[in-house]
Amino acid sequence: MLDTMSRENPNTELNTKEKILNATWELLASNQGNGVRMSDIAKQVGISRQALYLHFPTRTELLVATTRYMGDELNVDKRLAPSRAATDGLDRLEKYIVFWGEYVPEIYGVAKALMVMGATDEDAATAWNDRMVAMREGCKAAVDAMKRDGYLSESLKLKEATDILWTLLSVRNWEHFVLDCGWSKKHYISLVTTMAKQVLTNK
Amino acid sequence: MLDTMSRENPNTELNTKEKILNATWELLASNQGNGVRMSDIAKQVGISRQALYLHFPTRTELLVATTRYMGDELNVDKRLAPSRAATDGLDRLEKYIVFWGEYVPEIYGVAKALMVMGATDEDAATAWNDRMVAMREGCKAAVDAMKRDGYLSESLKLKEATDILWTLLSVRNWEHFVLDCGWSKKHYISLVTTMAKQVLTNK
DNA sequence: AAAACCACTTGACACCATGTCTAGTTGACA
DNA sequence: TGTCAACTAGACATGGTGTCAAGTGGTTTT
Repeated sequence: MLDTMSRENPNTELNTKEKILNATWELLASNQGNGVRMSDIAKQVGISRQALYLHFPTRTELLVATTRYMGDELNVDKRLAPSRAATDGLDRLEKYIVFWGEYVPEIYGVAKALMVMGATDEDAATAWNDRMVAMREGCKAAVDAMKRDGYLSESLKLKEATDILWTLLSVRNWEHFVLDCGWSKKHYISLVTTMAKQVLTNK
Repeated sequence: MLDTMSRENPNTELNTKEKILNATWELLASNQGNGVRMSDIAKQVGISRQALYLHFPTRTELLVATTRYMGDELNVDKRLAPSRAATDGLDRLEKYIVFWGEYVPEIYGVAKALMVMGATDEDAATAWNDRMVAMREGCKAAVDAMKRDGYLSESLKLKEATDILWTLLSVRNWEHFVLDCGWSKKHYISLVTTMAKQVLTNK
């Protein structure tokens, strides 16, 4: 559909690059980010392993590109609009958590692969870090809005409050609640919202 | 000193096995669990890499053995005694969090290595899981005590409350607060205690 | 004193995934 | 026809784990 990036070879019915990104996404999603090798992706696309390296020089760069691709495809900005448009601080928080609860399951496989990669690969760690810093901005914006509207607990500094929300919403926590504890998406959103309010607001 | 396990060769001034466990612990602690290879450990002990495999058949088993060893050396049971002895539910919770806040920094390197290993190695994942299930017991005990004494929020089921405390105290969260957010040990204990109380109790 | 045993060494090697290199094929376009 | 881009095929390097075979040196057993 819309094609913001990489229009280097418009003739092939669907860009090989996009085929690769889709295959990577699908495989990582269905395997929860574990045990997907370059050769698996190549097989899925129907090209040779070497052709992969023609498009993406390293596994890390492929994962990073897939992350960006997901961001475009999933219309993150559009989905963040309700939270951003909220006039009330508490409303903004709630809508941000709803967004996040809907979003994480869709990106989890790729995110997980990038996290795992980050344990050994410096570039992957940096890329993952960037995403987390970006997501922290959303937390900070919600916290700022709450402060502005007088919701924020007086015993919390802005940084502390942001740290707390950022951690509460971390992908690791999502993993823990949803995968380890077996919470449903609904349950996750509902309980995390409650917790965030309890921890960040007065009484 | 006290030698509960493995008295197979009491003649050598200090058991090679123990030397290995100590070296593993030290190296992982000083590297935060990253980039420590079998050959690094062998070098640290002053034996050949192969000799390591004479004592521990796989890296995973070495990590698991080191985890057990730390448990013995750090006197976990003794350190848990205050929490277990607490007669009041809220007191029990607080003391458990203090224990945890003191304990995690000491085991973090090895724990992290086991977590990372768990991403690719099934046995490591299982071993790590076992530890986390054990630690969940502590959370459950605190939650039960709170329920008994009427502290627990009525809107939370026992499982939910345990899930929440378990997640709040996860090593990943400790990592996030202390390493990523830069909280001190004191700060961690204090804020996590506050959060736990806010989330688990009525009002 | 010889034999057996033990903890260890040395060095070679298999495995597996990533990433590199070279040479060749195929189809489109000029 | 020639060139270029996208791709294939297969060999190879690297790095870390784990295996295997043949020792060595010191202690214990007989």
